[in-house]
Amino acid sequence: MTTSTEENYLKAIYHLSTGNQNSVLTSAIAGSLSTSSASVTDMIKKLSEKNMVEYERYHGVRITRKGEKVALSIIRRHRLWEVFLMDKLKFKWDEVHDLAEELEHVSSDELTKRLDAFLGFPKFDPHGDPIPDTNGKVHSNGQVLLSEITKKGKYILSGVNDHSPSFLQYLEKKGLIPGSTFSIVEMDEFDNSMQIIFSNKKSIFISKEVSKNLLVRSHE
Amino acid sequence: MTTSTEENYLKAIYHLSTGNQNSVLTSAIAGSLSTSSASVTDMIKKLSEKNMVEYERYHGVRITRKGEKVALSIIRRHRLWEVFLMDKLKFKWDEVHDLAEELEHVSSDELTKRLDAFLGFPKFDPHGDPIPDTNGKVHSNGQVLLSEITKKGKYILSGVNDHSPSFLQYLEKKGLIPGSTFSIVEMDEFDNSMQIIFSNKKSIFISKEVSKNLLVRSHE
DNA sequence: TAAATAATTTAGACTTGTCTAAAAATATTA
DNA sequence: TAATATTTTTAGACAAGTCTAAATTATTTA
Ligand SMILES: [Mn+2]
Ligand SMILES: [Mn+2]
Ligand SMILES: [Mn+2]
Ligand SMILES: [Mn+2]
Repeated sequence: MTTSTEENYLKAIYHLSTGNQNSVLTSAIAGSLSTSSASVTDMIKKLSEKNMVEYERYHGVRITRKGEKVALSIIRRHRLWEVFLMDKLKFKWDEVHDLAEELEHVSSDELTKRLDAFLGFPKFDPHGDPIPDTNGKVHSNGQVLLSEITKKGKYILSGVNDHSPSFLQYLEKKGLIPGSTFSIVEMDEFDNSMQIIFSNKKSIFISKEVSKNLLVRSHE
Repeated sequence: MTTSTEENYLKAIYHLSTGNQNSVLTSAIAGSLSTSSASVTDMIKKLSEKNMVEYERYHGVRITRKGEKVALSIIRRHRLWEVFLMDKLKFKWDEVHDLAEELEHVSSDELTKRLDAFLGFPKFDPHGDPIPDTNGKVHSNGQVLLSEITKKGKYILSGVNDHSPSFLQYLEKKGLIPGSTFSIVEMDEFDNSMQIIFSNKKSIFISKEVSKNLLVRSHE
């Protein structure tokens, strides 16, 4: 059995693990969960005891396959609830995250299974993030950070890395929601900003701050 | 703010309060929550501090209007989730209670409001219990315990007082689900058992043990 | 490579909710 | 009404999760 606190730690460690091979540092976990490093150390010991992470003191943790499976099942629930809240209850995409943070801890595989079916087996959440399948497999869909793109061309916004309401509201105001297509017109070498243009000819500037939180796929 | 533990205590006290004017005894709360009397005393002090109950030591508690409002809002959520689980996710009526016990603590009035609308503003839950409205008003629908009935006649099963899966499965096997109509054929003075007959001529015996957990309304 | 700085862990304390066993109050019964 | 039985409360302890401040360990920098 895992408590919801343990689940939140595992989720944070999992998210901090993806993309880099290194072990996750205490301070990174503390920052991500807005808690003290001392608390993180305590919890890490507990998770290590349960073989959810491999812990080497003073050198951070690595999530184990066992811990990863727990994390992925929570992430699966989180994203399914986000789809429910948006598709069925008509919440906006910047309102669903906090509620899903609570709902994800309702522990029933049967509930998750039926919710999945009720929603029509969605593959992505409202922010464009892939929903892990029952076996914990994530269908990475070839999306890359907009800030990593080096050549101009047509792209489609497939997801975001910052889920905060303020960022999502900012994007919506600019016309950027998952599924939006645009072309890169100009890329500035100096400050890494770029200018993009939508199919309706409207054009906007995007700073590095923003583009490093946008996931895109090549379009056409 | 109330913790989910506090909410569970308030719900238990509210349920033990309805129907009798007396104060609720520590042992009754302990029994209902499967906890020790010592724990109940501790929590009662805390709830009293928050003006959720009036506490006179050694003489039990009375729930205040403030505490009652909290209890009713949790009961409202519980019953709405039960409707969701049964109507939308196709759970059976004996499977929804435990899940609703968890979901009811997800704290968002906006979520409750939208869930209510999504479900089409239901007035009763799958067990026939009335769903309190936003203001905490319960529409008592003239239902009485079958065990209290004194005259034969046609009745409709409107609800149950025992929500345990085993009891609900027993009822279903006998053909008794909310909405079932039947006539009382025979009432035994000695052991308070009764014989009822359905419209399809099938007839069954009901013991006092069972009838005191069945809520009925007069039919026609 | 030794001192200074930064990160991490330990020590000790606090809160919430729980328990068992003992003490106190209430209720029962003879 | 006085002894007995029952219920309730208190006392003291524990687990989970958190914190601040002090002690360690690791990393930088000179
Ligand atoms: Mn989210
Ligand atoms: Mn999401
Ligand atoms: Mn229920
Ligand atoms: Mn119910």
